[in-house]
Amino acid sequence: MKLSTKTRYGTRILIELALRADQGAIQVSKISSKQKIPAKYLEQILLTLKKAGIVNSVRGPKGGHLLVKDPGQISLGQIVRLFEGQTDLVECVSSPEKCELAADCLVRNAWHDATSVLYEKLDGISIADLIHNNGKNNPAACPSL
Amino acid sequence: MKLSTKTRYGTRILIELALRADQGAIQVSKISSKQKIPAKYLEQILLTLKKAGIVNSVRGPKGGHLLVKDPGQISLGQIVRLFEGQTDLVECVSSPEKCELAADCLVRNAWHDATSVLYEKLDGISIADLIHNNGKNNPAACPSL
DNA sequence: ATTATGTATATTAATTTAGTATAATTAATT
DNA sequence: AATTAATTATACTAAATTAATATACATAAT
Repeated sequence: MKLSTKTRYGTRILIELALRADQGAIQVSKISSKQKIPAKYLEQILLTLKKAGIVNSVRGPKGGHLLVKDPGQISLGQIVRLFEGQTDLVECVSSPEKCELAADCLVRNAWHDATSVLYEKLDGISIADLIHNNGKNNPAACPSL
Repeated sequence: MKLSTKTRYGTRILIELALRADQGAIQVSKISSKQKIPAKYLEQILLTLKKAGIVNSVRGPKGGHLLVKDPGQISLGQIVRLFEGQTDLVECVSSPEKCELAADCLVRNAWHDATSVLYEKLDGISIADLIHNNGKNNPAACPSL
């Protein structure tokens, strides 16, 4: 039950782009060396981010990548949904036909609830939060404070 | 980011044993046919449950398996921790030495928080809850109601 | 033109997960 | 005591997934 490297790398790529938002297009080689992600693998991840409309790119020399969305509008939930093939903790939550026991399964609903709680949390954390809190807990998660 | 079959099967095995708690030792073949889990694979899972002190077994003819713990004292959190090799959403949460960037990683803490929220939810759901609510949402999750 | 960049897809390698097989142990029954 | 129905333990194999690399192409600045 762990996140794929694509999800983790993808998040770090977005953080890197957000931190350099004032530096114009950032090249693959820059992100690669700074975040220790194999260049060619990084390109695949950037492609996914581009198709999702989160980053944009400029070709040719002096080209590179930049954020399209505001870092405050990019949540961890979005990123995880984008890169994790299966979004739910168990397949039967979204595709009950995959398990012949789904109809009278006593635990299916609980897995669904746990999945919901997880994504509610992830949806509440943005790239901007990560940067501004410098890795500390997200205050937005404690609205009563 | 999905749960392994061991976790899912393990949970269903415990539900099956809880439902038959009054029937003495339940044999592998019974659980296997009822829950559609390959017998030999099921044995491995039962072994893990036994070593964790959750089930007990009786050998020889008329042997089988039974719950040691009360279904109300077995949580989904325990089961997931038992079967998922890696308990955290990302390795670096519990083993920062596995990632050279961990020290100044801006997202590590967020993954940790999300992991916590997930397990808090899972820890609050017991096998007894699953059985008594017949697969419906766990009321204990809504203490204000 | 040349060159530094991104795009797209195919391929390979590594890892993990899922399942099967084999041999041993135990205890009830006859 | 022998037989049999059960669990135990570990080794092995196969399938699937994930991670990474490779190759060929497209674009635009100089």
